[in-house]
Amino acid sequence: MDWNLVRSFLAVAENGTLAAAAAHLGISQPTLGRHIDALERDIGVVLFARGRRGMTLTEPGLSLVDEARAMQAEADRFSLKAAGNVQALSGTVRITASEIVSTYILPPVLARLANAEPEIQIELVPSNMVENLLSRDADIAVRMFRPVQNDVIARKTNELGMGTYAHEDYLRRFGTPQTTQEFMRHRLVGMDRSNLIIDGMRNLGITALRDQFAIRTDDQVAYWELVKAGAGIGFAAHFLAAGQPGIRRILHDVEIPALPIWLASHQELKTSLRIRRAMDFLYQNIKALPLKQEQHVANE
Amino acid sequence: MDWNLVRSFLAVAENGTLAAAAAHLGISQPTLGRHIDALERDIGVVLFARGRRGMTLTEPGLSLVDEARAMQAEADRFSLKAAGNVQALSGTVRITASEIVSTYILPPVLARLANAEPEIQIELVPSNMVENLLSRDADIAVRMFRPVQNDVIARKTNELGMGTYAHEDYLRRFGTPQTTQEFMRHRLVGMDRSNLIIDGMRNLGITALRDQFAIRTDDQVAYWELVKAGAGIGFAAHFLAAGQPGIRRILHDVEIPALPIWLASHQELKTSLRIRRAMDFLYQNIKALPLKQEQHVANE
DNA sequence: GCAATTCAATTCATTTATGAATAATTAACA
DNA sequence: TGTTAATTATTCATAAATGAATTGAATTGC
Repeated sequence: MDWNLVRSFLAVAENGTLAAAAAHLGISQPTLGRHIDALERDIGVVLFARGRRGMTLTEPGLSLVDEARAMQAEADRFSLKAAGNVQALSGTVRITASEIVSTYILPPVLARLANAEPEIQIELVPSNMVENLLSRDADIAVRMFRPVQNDVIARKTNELGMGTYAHEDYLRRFGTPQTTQEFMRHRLVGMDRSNLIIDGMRNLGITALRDQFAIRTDDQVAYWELVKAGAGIGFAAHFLAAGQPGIRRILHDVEIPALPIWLASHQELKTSLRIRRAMDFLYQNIKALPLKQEQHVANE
Repeated sequence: MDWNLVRSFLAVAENGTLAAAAAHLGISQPTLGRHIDALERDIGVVLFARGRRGMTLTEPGLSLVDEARAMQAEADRFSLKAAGNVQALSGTVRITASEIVSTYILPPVLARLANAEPEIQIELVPSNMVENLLSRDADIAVRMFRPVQNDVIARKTNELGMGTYAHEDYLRRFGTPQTTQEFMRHRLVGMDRSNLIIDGMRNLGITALRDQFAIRTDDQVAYWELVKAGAGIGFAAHFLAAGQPGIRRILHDVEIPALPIWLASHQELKTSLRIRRAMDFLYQNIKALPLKQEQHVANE
C-alpha cells in the first residue's frame, strides 16, 4: 500500500475539501482527488462522500482517521529526528589533483561546484605527489591512475585521450617524423625526475633514456608551454591541444593509451554529506567533459 | 517529505541489501536505490554506507530505524483497520499454514471454499515461519499451537493424531523396534534447525540430540517422503499414513500427543465479511475432517 | 428562477518515476 | 594476481503521475 495515500487521506479528512487539502499539502487538487480514488480502490472501501460541500467522511472513513493521525505523528517524529541529525554541509573540502588537471580541467568544474553548493568551502591543492588520503592531506584526490591504498573509495570518472603534439614552427624547421624511428631522433620534451613519460613509452614498446630528451621539466604546465613554444615534440592530452594555434598532432597512428581519471576519497566519504556532495558533483561533471577524443573544434 | 521513502529506508535497513529489500517490497533495485538517494538528499543525512556487502547503516541512519519501525507499525494498523471495514465479499483472503497442512489438508478444503464463495480470491502461503498477523502477512493463519499474539482471535478446530511410522522395507531390513530403547537405536528421520520433533520427544520423556537423527530435513513434505521411501523411522499424522502402501505404524503403545489445529485471525478483521466467511468455512470443514484417529481405511 | 459560487471531475501535455538490461565495482578466493 | 560472485550504479525506453486549464454539477443568494 502506498503510504503517501494515507497522508492525502488525512489531509482531506481534516480540511474538508480537496482544494483546501491540496493547498495544504502543496499538491494540486486533481492529484489529491486521484489519491483518494486510488486509496479507496486499494482498500476496497469508500472513504468519502463527494458532495456539494466537499468531501465528507463515510462511517468506515471516520474509523480510519485515528490510525492515519497516528501514522502522521510517527512520520513527524521521523522527520524531527532526521532534522536533528542533519549534517552541516558547510565546511571545507580539500581537493588535490595533478598540475595539469588543476590548471586546465578543474577550475570551471570547481566554479560550478562552488555555485551549486555555496556552503562548501573548496581548497584546491595542485600537486603531482601522491597525497595520502588517510592522513587527510586531502579529502578528495583526482588521479590519473587507479588508487591502490587500502580503505580508499575510488571511482573512475573519465579518460584523458592523449596524443603526440608539436608546434608547426618546430615541424617547419626539423620536419615531421612519420615513424617512431624518426621520432626518436627528434628533440623531445621530457620530464626530469618523473618517469611518467619514459614508462608510458615503454608500454608502447619504445625504450627511451632520460638523456634522449633534449629539454626536461617536471612541471607539467611548463612542459606543455615548452611544446606550445615549439621547443620540441611532446605528449599531451587532446583537450589541451584543441584550439591551440599552431599546435599539430603527429604520429596519428601511434595509439597512446588514454589516461584514466580516478576520483578517490577516504572512508569518511560514507558518512560526510559534504564530501559526498563534492564527490558526486565532481564525478558527474568530469564525466560530462569531452576528454576522451581528439577535439577538432574548440568553440566556446 | 515522501512517506514512501521511509518505508524504503526501513526495508533496506532490515534487509541489508538493495536487491533483497526491493524484492521484499516488490519494486526494482534501481528504484529502491533512488529512493534511498532521494531520502538522503531530502533530509541531508547520509543514511547508508554503500559497500560491496550491501548497505550498512551509518550512525545517523541507525538512529532513525526505530522511528521508521514505529511508522511501519502504524501503517500496518491502518491497513488492518481498513481491511476490517471491507464489506464486499469479493477480494482476496491470504491464508498461511505449515507445509504439511498446506500440502495435504488445505487443498481440498480451499477448493470447496473457492466453489462455495466464488467471489473470494484465495492466496495460500505455505510457511513454517510464524507469520505476523499484525503486519497482515496473512489474514488467517492455520497453526499447530495456540496463538499467543495480542488482539488475535483464535479457535481450535481439530486435532491431528500423530503416530510413529516406517516403511515395511525399512522394517524388514532393520527390524521393528518394540520399546523406546530399541527405537532410539534405529535410523530416525529428524529435523535440522527446527526443534519440533526434539521438543515433542522430550514431552514423552525421551531425550534426543540432533545427532541421533540419521537423516534430517526442515522441509516437512520432504520429511514425510523420506519416511515413505524407507529412509528411516519418523513421526507423522495418522491421516498422512492412511492408505499409503507399505507404511506401517510402530510402537502403538507410545501415545504421541495430538497436535491441535488452530485458526487465527486478527480482531480487526472480524468485521470483514469476506474473512469471516472464509474463517467460518475453514473452521467447519477442517473440524469435519477425520484427523484425530488412526484411519484403517482410506476410501475416497 | 437565474446567476454566482464553490466544489469535484476531466483532459491533455509535460514531467517524473520506473524497471529491464547492463555496467562498474569490490571483496573474497583460488 | 587474476577470477568469481555479489552488489550497487547507470542508461534509456516506457509507464505513471502530475498540474494547468477547463468542464461539470449542485447549492446558495438574490
